[in-house]
Amino acid sequence: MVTLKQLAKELNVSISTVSKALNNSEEIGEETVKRVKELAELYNYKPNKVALSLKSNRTKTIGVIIPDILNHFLSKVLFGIEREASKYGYNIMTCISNESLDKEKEAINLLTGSVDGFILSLSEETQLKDDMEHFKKTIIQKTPIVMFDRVAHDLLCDKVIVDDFDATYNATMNLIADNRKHIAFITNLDNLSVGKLRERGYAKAIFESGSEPILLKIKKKEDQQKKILSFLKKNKHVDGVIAADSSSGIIAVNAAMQYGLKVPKNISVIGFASKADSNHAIPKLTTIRQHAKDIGANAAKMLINRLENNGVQEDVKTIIVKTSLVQAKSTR
Amino acid sequence: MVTLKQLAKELNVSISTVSKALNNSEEIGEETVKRVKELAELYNYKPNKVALSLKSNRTKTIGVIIPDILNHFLSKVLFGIEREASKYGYNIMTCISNESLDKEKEAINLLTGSVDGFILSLSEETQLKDDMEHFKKTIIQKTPIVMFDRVAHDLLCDKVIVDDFDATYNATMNLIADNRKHIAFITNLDNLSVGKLRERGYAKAIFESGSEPILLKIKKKEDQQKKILSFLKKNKHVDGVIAADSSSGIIAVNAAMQYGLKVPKNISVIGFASKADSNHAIPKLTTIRQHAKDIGANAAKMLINRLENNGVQEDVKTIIVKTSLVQAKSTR
DNA sequence: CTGAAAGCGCTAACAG
DNA sequence: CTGTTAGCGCTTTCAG
Repeated sequence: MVTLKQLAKELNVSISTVSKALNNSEEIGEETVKRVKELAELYNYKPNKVALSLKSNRTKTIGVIIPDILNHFLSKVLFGIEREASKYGYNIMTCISNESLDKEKEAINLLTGSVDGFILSLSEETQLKDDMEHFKKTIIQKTPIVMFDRVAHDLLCDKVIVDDFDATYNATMNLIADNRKHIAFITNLDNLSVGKLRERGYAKAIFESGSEPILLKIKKKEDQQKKILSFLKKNKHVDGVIAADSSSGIIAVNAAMQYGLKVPKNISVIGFASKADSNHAIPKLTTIRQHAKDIGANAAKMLINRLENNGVQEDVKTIIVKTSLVQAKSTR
Repeated sequence: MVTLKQLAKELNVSISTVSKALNNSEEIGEETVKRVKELAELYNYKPNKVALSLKSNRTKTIGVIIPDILNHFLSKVLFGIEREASKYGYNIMTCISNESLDKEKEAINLLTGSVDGFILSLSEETQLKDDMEHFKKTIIQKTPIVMFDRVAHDLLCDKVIVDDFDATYNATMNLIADNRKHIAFITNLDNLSVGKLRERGYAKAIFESGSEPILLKIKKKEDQQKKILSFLKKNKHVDGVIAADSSSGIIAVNAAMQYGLKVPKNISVIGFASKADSNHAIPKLTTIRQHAKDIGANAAKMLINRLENNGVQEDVKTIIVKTSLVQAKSTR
């Protein structure tokens, strides 16, 4: 890598002249600018980013900490973040907490100083233990944080959340309007805040309709397919399903068909899933879309905005990204 | 953030004394070391990483460029990379090329200078146009590259690849040994090198068995589920399926069941898919596992090894990560 | 045992 | 119009 110093030497001018010439400063003579630029071009000069960072005290990098990159929703958010950030010339440094509090803390430590701010979603363990000290510390040190999806509501930072409660409430209402009488709720997200919210949305709709909730809670380690198959076998009266996670809905459709039930005639299913995955169900699954990319893009926008507006300290904001119900063949 | 300067001032010693004390230099008196460390602790001193990078000319950061983060295989590789890298104190900067050559070039430019080396998988367009100039340039500039999965075989760099050919060859042989006579190959990866390899593995086995290949090629934009449903409807004699991508196998199982075929009795299916996704098929899909995490871990190991072994220039290597066939209920 | 000084690559205020 | 200088935060050589 060529440096300003080397260019300066070769051109018999000072380093600052070269620097100014390349930055189109008015101060430098036309002729000199031309000479400098030509040589820089020839040697393919690129300013050293680390030096720039040291000087400007900004890295143009965003730290992203996500609990699980194999989770389709989360990786889609990451996609949204990356795309938005790269528009503004920001890089993304990614760490994966693997749902562990310790790894999350480590990630904060590893990234602090290398990034201008954080975008993150809480790990499961962090939510369970409600330990937010590491975040408070970084906020105090003037490194802004934007949280998404799984957020700490009492922390003073920007947030982007999904209207999980409304999503399942509306979805359940949808089935009720279709005259479903025995609507089950299937989840394997029982210890996440979003999982609880989704259950509550369902529960409220059920309560209002005057019927009884029917719950199937699956632990992460259990055989999801087996659980759902036996659940549907035992609960033949179930004529509607709301699935809280990204797989249960798909499995429920396929399992029902397996038992000779007609979907949606005998049983109607709505789940959280991406477009690609909804294909795995035959008939295709009606899904609640969370607009993960938008969530990511919004988070990135908020953070960058705060970083570039350094002077004016705006109040923290919370953006709610509305879900939408995409009708496919598993409901009517 | 406290700096050495501030600590030095407060302690009435020089900056270099503080630096040495914190780095446990033998040169500094016990008493001084103690005082320095206490104050550093109190102020929660953390060395400025950017300054360290400038000094050492190393960022301890790996640039990762992946074509598509929503692809489960690729995000799993990313997971493997991240986990391995973080063991050695390396950060990951991720860019997504979105299967586009231009975005890939951009990513290289954006990351160059901020990372010590690259781990990447070629974008679809890059493979089609066979344009490798940007990689050659960075290799010449002494920034090492490790390619995985979709690699440029004639580029002088480390590589980690999957034995795609053997994988489908063996899988097909497996079905043939089970006395399947009409084995179809379903793919939506037709313009990727790995897709072609997988097809060739299948073709070789079919050829050796003396039967005829039956191909279903699906374009990315087409309705995969519809295509597979109508394919199976039209080709009632098909009694075995090898699926090259991560969805087709799942859909094939569910589609077959839909038509009242028994899986695996009437039709046996093998696909590339993760454990989680194989659950979406009922019965569960027998899968070819690519050990994506291992691929990522290997790539990271190779790169870090090269980075730390700066002195000794080792020859480039290619690691082949063997796939394995995980039997589930869609074959016997 | 401690400190001064140089240097990593760059920018910018200030002199000339 | 061009150059000198200081400084971003740190390490390290060399002097004291």
